[in-house]
Amino acid sequence: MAFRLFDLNDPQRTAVTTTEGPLLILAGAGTGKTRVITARAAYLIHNGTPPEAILAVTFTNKAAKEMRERLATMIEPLRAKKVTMSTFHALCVRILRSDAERLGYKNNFAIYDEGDQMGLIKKLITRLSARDEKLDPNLAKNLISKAKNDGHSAPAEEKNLISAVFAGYQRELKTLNAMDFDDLLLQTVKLLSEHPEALEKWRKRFTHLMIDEFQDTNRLQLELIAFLARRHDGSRPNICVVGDDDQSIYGWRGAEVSNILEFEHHFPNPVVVKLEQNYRSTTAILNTANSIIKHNPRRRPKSLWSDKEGGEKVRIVQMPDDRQEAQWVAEDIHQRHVVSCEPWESFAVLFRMNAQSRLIEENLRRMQVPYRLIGGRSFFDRREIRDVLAYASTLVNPHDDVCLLRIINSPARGIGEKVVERALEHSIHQKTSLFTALSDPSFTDQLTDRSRRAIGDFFSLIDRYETSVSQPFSNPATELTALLNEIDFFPDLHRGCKTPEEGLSRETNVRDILADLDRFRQRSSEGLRGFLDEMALDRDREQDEEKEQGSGVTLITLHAAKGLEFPHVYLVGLEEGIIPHERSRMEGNVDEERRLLYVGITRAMKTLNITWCRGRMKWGSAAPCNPSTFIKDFAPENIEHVDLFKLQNTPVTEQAAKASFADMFSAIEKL
DNA sequence: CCCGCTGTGATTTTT
DNA sequence: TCACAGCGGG
Repeated sequence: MAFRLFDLNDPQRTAVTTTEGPLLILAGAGTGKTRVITARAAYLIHNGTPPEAILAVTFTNKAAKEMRERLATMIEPLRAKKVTMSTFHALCVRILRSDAERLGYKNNFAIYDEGDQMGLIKKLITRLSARDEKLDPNLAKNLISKAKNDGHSAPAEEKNLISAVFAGYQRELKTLNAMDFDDLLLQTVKLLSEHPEALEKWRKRFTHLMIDEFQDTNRLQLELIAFLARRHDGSRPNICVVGDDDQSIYGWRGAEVSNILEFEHHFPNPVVVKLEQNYRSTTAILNTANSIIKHNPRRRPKSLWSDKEGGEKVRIVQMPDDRQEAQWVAEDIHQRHVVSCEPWESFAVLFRMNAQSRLIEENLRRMQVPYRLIGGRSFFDRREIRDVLAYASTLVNPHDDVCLLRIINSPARGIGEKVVERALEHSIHQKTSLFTALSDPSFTDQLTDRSRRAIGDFFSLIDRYETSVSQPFSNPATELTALLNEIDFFPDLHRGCKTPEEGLSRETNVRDILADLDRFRQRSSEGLRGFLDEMALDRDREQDEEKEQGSGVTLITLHAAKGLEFPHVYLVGLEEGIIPHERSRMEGNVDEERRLLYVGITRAMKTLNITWCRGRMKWGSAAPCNPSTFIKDFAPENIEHVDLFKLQNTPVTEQAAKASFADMFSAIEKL
C-alpha cells in the first residue's frame, strides 16, 4: 500500500474505505478529521478514481492548503495536485469564471469584498432615504446577506427603505459586472439550476465529493453540493461530509446546523461513522468540554474520550479587572516558558472579541514576549492597499465604478468632485458605467477644457496599461509598478502621512503586495484577474519569515481558533455578556455560545486556564461584571477555582519552592 | 482642494 | 477609548 491504513483506528478506517454512496462522518474535536479526509482521497486515488474527479471543499483557505500539503506527502505530488481542494467561494469563482456569461455577467466580473459592499450600500442609503429616514449600513448589509443566503436574489417588493436598498444594490452590482461573496454562491446555484448544460459539465467532472466542516454550511452551500452530487443516472451520490454539530458556530452567518442534523433527509441511507477518540487533550480538559456541551439540546449523541489520563486540572481564575487579567496571563505564560522551557508557540490566548486583544498585546509586549495576532484589522483594509488593488482592478475591468471612483482623483489629477458627480448622474441616466459616461462626448462637451484634458490624460494612462497588462507574457507586477511611478504614487503616499515612519510602512505594504503579485505570476497562469481573486478570497497572508522561525504566542478569537490546537490555552473574559455574548442572549442563540466555548476548550492539549473579571473597562469607564453562567456547568472534579488575590498572597511552601528551583536549575543546565 | 479639529457614536464572530 | 465623519478654515 502506498499509504498506511493501519495507522488509523477502526472508525477512521471505515470512514476512509467507504467510497461509494453518501457518508456522514461525525468527527468530534481532535479526532483526526483532516487525516481521515486526506487518507480517504489517497485511498480513492489508489483504488482507481482519477484525482481530477475528486472535489474536497473546505471553509478556509488555510484548511484547503493544509489538506493539499498533507495529500502531497501521501501520494505522488503530481497526482495530488490534480485533486480539487478549495473553499466554497473559490470553487464558485472557478465555475463562474468559465460560465458566468450564461447569467448575463461578463466572466471578468469583479469580486466585491466587505469594504466595497459597504461603500455601495452607503451610497444607496443616502440616495434612497427620505429626509428623516435612517438605516444602519451594517444592519442593511447583514440583512441583504441573510436574504441572499436564503436564496433570494431580490426583495419580493420594494415597499420600505431596506428592500429598496436591496433591490438597488443587486441592480447596481449587476450593471457593474460585480459579485459580492454571497453572489458567488447564489449565482453559481442559479447557474446550475437554470443551465443544465453547465450543470452536466461540472457534474461529470466531479464524481467524488468531500465536504469539510459540514455543520457550517448554509442553505445555498447545501444546494450547491446537492446539485453537484446528484447523479444523472439516478445512482447514489458519492458524497462524504465531515463535521461536528457541537462545533457549529456560524449560525449568525446563515449556517444551518440542520444540514448535518438532518443529513439523512438530504442524502438518504448514508453510512454514518462516529469518530470519538480524541488524540489531542487530557481527560481533565476533555471532560470539562463534555460537561459544557451536554447542556445543549438537539445534538447528535456522542461522547469524546481520550487515553491521556489525568493531567493538570483546568484552572478557573477570578480577576479583579481586565488589566490584571491581561497582566496575569502574560506573566503566567512567561513563567511557564522560563520554568518548563515551553516554546512561545505552545501558547495561545483565546477571546470572544478582537477588542479584547489589546490589553493582552500590551502586556506581552511589556514582558518582551513575542506574539502574533490572528485576524484583527486586515492588511487589506489599509488605504494604500485598497488603492493599489483598485488600480489593478481598473486595468482588468474599468467599468467597475467603485474601483474607478477610488482612484480617479487619487493622486489628485484635476478631476474634481463636481465633475465626478455629474459624470455619475450622466451614467445613471444613460445606464452605462462611469467609465463609459466619462468618455461620452455628449458629457465631456459640457466640461471645461481643463477637466476634459485631465480626463483624457487619465484615460490614455489606463488604456496604455490595460493594453500592456493584457499582453500574453506581460508581467503585471512590473506594469503596475511602472503605472504607480508614472502617477507619482509613492511621493503622494508619503505626503499624506504624519510621520516618515508611517510613510515608510505604507510604502512597504505596497511593495509587499507588488512582490506578492510577482510571486503569483510565477506560480499561476491566471494573470492579474486571478491575483485579484486570490486577494479577495484569501485574506490572511502569512509573512514568510515569521512562518519559518518561531512566531510567538498566538492571540486569536474563538471563531478563528476552530481547527487549531495548542499545548497551553488561556481563555479570557468568561463573563456574562461576553461569553455568552449579550447579543446572542437577546437573539436566543445561547446554545451557539456554548458551542463556542466548547470549541475554545477543546483547543487545549495540556493545560487550560480560564479567566473572568469582576470589572472591566467599557467605553472608557469601569463596569462591574458577573461570571458567565457557563461556569457553573463545569464538572467540578476536573477544575480548580483560583482567586487571583489569594494566589498572590498565599505563602510559598518550602516544598513548592524547592520544586520550582529544581525546575529552574534543570532548565538552566539544558542550555 | 486639503488638512485638522471636534464631536459623536460604537464594539461579535468572517468566507 | 478610539475611530471616523463632517465641517470649517487656510
